[in-house]
Amino acid sequence: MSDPEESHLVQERRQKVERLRVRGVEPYPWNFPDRVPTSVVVERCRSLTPGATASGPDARVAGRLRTIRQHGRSAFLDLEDQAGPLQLFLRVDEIGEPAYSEWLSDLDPGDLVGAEGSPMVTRRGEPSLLVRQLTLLAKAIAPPPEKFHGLKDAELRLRRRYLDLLSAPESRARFRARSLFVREIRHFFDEHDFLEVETPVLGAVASGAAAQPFVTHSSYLDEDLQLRISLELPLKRLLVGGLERVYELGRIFRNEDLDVTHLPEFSMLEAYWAYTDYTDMQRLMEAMYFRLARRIAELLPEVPTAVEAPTLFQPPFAVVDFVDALEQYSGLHGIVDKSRDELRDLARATGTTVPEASPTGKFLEKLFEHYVEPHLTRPTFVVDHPVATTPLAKRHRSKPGRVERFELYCRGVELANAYSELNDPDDQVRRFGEQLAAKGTEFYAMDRDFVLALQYGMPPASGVGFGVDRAFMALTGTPSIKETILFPPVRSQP
RNA sequence: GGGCCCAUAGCUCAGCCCGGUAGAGCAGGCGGCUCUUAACCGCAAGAUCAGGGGUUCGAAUCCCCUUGGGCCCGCCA
Repeated sequence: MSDPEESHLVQERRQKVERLRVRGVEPYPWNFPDRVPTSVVVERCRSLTPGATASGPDARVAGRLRTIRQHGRSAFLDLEDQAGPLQLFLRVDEIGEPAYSEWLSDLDPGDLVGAEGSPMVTRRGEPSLLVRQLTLLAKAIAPPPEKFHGLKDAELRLRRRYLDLLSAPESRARFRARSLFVREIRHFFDEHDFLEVETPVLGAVASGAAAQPFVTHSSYLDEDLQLRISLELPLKRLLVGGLERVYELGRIFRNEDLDVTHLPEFSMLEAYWAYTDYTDMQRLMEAMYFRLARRIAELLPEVPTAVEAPTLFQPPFAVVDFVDALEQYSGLHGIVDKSRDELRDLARATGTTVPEASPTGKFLEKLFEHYVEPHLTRPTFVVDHPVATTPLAKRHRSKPGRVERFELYCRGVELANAYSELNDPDDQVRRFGEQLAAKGTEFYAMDRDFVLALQYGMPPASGVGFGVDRAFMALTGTPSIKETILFPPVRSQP
């Protein structure tokens, strides 16, 4: 897209700025005190009959001009602030000449203005402000997107998110909901006595998951550092340290391709809860998602998927055994006893192209994705995965070859991943070792300091993690993760 | 990594198949209009048709390359 600097529209608006300055009007003043949201004026209009003007004190509002409809000696201006739109009504009778002509000649859609006047309702019934004083608060040099169709260009919507926000109310509503959704998650964990903590983004080795890290370099240490790919291992160290309920909600980084459900940086929540196991965590997740679903339904009453969420997430959620579900939907038998090569061949038979060097658990996950995941439309806990899938989970107390783990699925999206956390330091070393032995590109890096921490004793605990962006997508029906992120990554322009 | 699609005025879109003077609406300019709300009426203006190369008498249109974006597949515990 061409630079707006070159446009004749910009030149004309610059000339208006000069005219304003010549007239002694500051085009970029410092503040606009005592303003109220447009909703306050709309509320005061509620008791007025069409054609009536309020008798009380004047109101002051401020916001962006969306449209200007001139009718000779009167004009309607649509002003919008965060609370919503409000029509301004200008009349020569009210403000006189030359003020009326001067204001209208140098105002454009997109300008930020303040207005003072009386709440009124037009004869057509539109809540309005009968303006006595108009103040330019910031002249817009660049013209705004088209007033009716808005900004459709997908690239510009991402590169200039501010234009998307200022022209698309549904986009503003979604991002507002996202922000309050995150706040609700924090409230939930705070109220359950979890302590929010911050752990390092930069470290010597990124572990706790199998993913490609971003690598950077520290001048001070003169060594390469990796950006975190998980929150898990630092948080478990805090369990060792005696913090019994901790959570972190933060950005993590994975140096991989992006698509509608993946971005190189995204928001993850992980929580660890001492002296509980993964069944306690199931109850916590049921409560959390039910609460989040109700909140989302309040926040986005215009979005059908959001409105349906509380019904869908009504506890209790379904529970299925990972192996039972896989064998049932695939028709395969004896999954747990099959060799790595047999599982690899079965996985490849489904059409997936997992690399030869993948750990055994990878093949099981591929089989599960292919045969079972499409069937999980209602919230469902998939429990007790084979050991090979999960190097950080505790072995199952009664099912040999399994770990105590659940994944929560809904609408085909993974909404939580939780374990009874492995706290046996020797078993942890073995499990890291099994990952490394597979020598694939995907593995959990050995974190020796973490193993040392376990040697001092970590209480039995359950832990959970979920992608905040994906949880928001699933509850609201947002189709692309980019629409949940204000500034998603874009290539730099040539 | 593979495949398909898209890029025309500040914005929203026609025009492209089938090559022949680049169009509309909104926004902006000028004029009119004191209850409109995608206001309305009249006049005039606004384009590196993403960029580069090729074919052709002639390219927005056909071909190739590049850039950016979108969708699908693969990969991403």
